[in-house]
Amino acid sequence: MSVTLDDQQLDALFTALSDRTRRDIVTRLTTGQATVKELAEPYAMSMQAVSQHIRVLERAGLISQGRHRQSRPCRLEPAALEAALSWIEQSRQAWADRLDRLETHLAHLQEG
Amino acid sequence: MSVTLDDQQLDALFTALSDRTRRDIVTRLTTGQATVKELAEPYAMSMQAVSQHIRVLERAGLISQGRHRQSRPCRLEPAALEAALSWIEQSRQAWADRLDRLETHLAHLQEG
DNA sequence: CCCTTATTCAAGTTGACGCTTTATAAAGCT
DNA sequence: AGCTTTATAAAGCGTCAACTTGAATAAGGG
Repeated sequence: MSVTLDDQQLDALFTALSDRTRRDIVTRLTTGQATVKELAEPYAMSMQAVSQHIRVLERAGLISQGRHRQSRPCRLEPAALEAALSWIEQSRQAWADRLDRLETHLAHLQEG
Repeated sequence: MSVTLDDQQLDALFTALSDRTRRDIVTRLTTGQATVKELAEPYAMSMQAVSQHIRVLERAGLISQGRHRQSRPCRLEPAALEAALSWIEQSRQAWADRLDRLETHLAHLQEG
């Protein structure tokens, strides 16, 4: 079940999520496919710039692009989101486990 | 319950997680406090470099530093991890919701 | 075949990032 | 007081990231 990625993939993943425009695009794509042109419309920047953001998201595995007539519709690939989730969850779990052990340890001290 | 951050905070958070050394440091800190010197030991880079990484993690709210004698022990602040989790969860949820709606829609078409 | 539409490629600028080295600060040791 | 340990500050360097503009590609429409 656990989606394990290597360091480079995690680099790409968190780098992709570290930009507001790219997070916006991910959010937009949770509601379905969209072309580059459609994705670019809300922004002041050029379509080329958005195309570059799309490339970053693609490298991270967060989205993929198809072909339909002249357009290249983008769609979300939620597996990468799961992977990011998985990494963070692991850290959170390790932290929680440590607190549990600490508590147990302290309880033992109290008893003894 | 949901930890909501603004765009700048999310930028800082995901930027902090986008570097292998910093993710290592986070992982290390799930097992308890550590000084800058201790954190720097496993790496080939200078302690100054690690100190800079720590600053990035601190800006993102992922860790905080105390004072004890000459050292400044770092500890994890898991709330920021929760916030990152929260953002990703939201996207995943939106995606899942959309798929549910699609399925429902298709089922209706089949029936009708 | 031109013309438009959708998109990418390529090159250049600006600014941020990851690191180094040198210097400085603050606390403890002798 | 001087020396050591732990850490940050500041300046500099090379690389990468986020844009821009201009040119190229690919598919369709008149």
